[in-house]
Amino acid sequence: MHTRRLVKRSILGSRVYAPSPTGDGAPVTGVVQAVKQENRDVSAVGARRSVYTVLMQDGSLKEFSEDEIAAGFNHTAAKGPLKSSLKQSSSNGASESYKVEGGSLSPETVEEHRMVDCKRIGRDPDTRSVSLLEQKRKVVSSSIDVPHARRSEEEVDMDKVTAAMVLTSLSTSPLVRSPPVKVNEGLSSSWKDNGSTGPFTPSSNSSSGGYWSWSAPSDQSNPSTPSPPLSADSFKPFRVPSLGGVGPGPAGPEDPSLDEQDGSSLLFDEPIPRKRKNSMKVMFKCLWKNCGKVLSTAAGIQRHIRTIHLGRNCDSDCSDGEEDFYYTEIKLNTDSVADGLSSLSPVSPSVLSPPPPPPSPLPSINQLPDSHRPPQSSDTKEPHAGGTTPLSRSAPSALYLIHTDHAYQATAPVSIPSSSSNSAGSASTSFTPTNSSSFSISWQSPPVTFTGSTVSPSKSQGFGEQRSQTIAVLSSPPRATTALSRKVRGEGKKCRKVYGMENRDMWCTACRWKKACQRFTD
DNA sequence: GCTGCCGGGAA
DNA sequence: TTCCCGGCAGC
Repeated sequence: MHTRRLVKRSILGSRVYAPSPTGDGAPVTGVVQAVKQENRDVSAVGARRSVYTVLMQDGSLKEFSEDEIAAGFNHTAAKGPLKSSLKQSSSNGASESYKVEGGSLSPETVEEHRMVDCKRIGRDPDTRSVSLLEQKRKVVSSSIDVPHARRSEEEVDMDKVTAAMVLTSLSTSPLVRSPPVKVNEGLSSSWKDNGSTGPFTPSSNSSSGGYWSWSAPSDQSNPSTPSPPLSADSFKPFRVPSLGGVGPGPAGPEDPSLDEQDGSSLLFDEPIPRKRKNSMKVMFKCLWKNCGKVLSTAAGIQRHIRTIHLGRNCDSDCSDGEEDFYYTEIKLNTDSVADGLSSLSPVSPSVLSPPPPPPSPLPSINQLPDSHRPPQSSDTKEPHAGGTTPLSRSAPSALYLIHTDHAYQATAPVSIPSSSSNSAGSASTSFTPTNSSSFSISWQSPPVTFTGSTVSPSKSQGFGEQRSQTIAVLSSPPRATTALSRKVRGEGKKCRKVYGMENRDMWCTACRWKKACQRFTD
């Protein structure tokens, strides 16, 4: 039974040669998609005929009889009609016949051979039956290993064809086409619900307002984070390139946290707990080549596309819906920015840069100033010529200098003169590193996350630039600084725990003084 | 609520 | 500088 199932499975998907449809005599290759029985008379071994539905290289389906097609798994030696191939193998012994089954034999044919073998064994009671059985077992197991027969280049090509067809069909699937909005909704809601598990998370002081930090690499979410494999894989190709172009990439080999988050926030269906719902602002970005205009309303962007790109002057009533194809919806996190800015301190302003773009998962694009811009109805004013979007202006790329996990770990301190009253927009413009040697970063914040819901056709410029804006310029209020510098609570045993209150005299001095334990340091 | 630890005050 | 404690914040 096992063997039979294997055989049946192996014939489907096998590559075969078939007569050229054009009649020029040159055989073409195809993959067996289905097998039909023309004659079901099992008793007549030679009388049974199978019709093979073969998927040709050009994607068409054709039916061939057994005689017309030949095994293709070995185009050098096994080429020839199925039948001859069969004969050849049977002449080499029972075991041989099974070896080729995966490549070219029809299930029925193989079954026939097995029956023949059984008969032989049955008639021949002598010890050979044992060895035959043994042999057979080996053969069967070897037949399981089909891969070697599928590794040829042509085989790969066929696989590609098949894969392409599958993808084509999938592309029309509602699942794949789920509205971007939903993605973002899930994202934002999860952010709202869980603000501490994400790659970039509000640190302990988030409640005090404006204190954000990038979690350390170890804390960051990693690839193991449950996420829809499909969406992740399918979208990676689109996003990775853009990252490479922009990413300052100073960071370590990997910064899964940011990437993960970004990626998910960008395109994945995965609900990513990072953002507060109310912090998300929906913007619409024109995807027209070299445009990239961002507007706050769908109507606005549609009108923009209709008038600017489609050259239509009539109003919405003359819209044919075509505009929909030329813009995408993006979500901006405005809330966190506001928090961060509100807490700006003139004393210790600092610049935070998001973790560098990691290789794989796409980082989200954080954008600061734009989020604060009033929903501009600036249909009339083009942000930037040459496809630069407002997003790209949000922060100077030069700020993309520092990558630290915590403020106190900042490697490249930069002093930033900024006033606490700065609005987001002004902050980005006024922020200029003036003294690179005399300042420390008090806190980091990825306040704004840009989440593009779709891949822009003009992504060559779009994502790259947008990504570079993953910069937050924020200063930390005294309180936030304090919190950052606060020593992480030790997890190990402390003098108090070890000796107890009754033996307080045995405590280390620090413990006695309610300072950080010096004896049992973590 | 317990505990670790920071900031700050008193000696 | 040493010692102590109020109070914050993580668990």
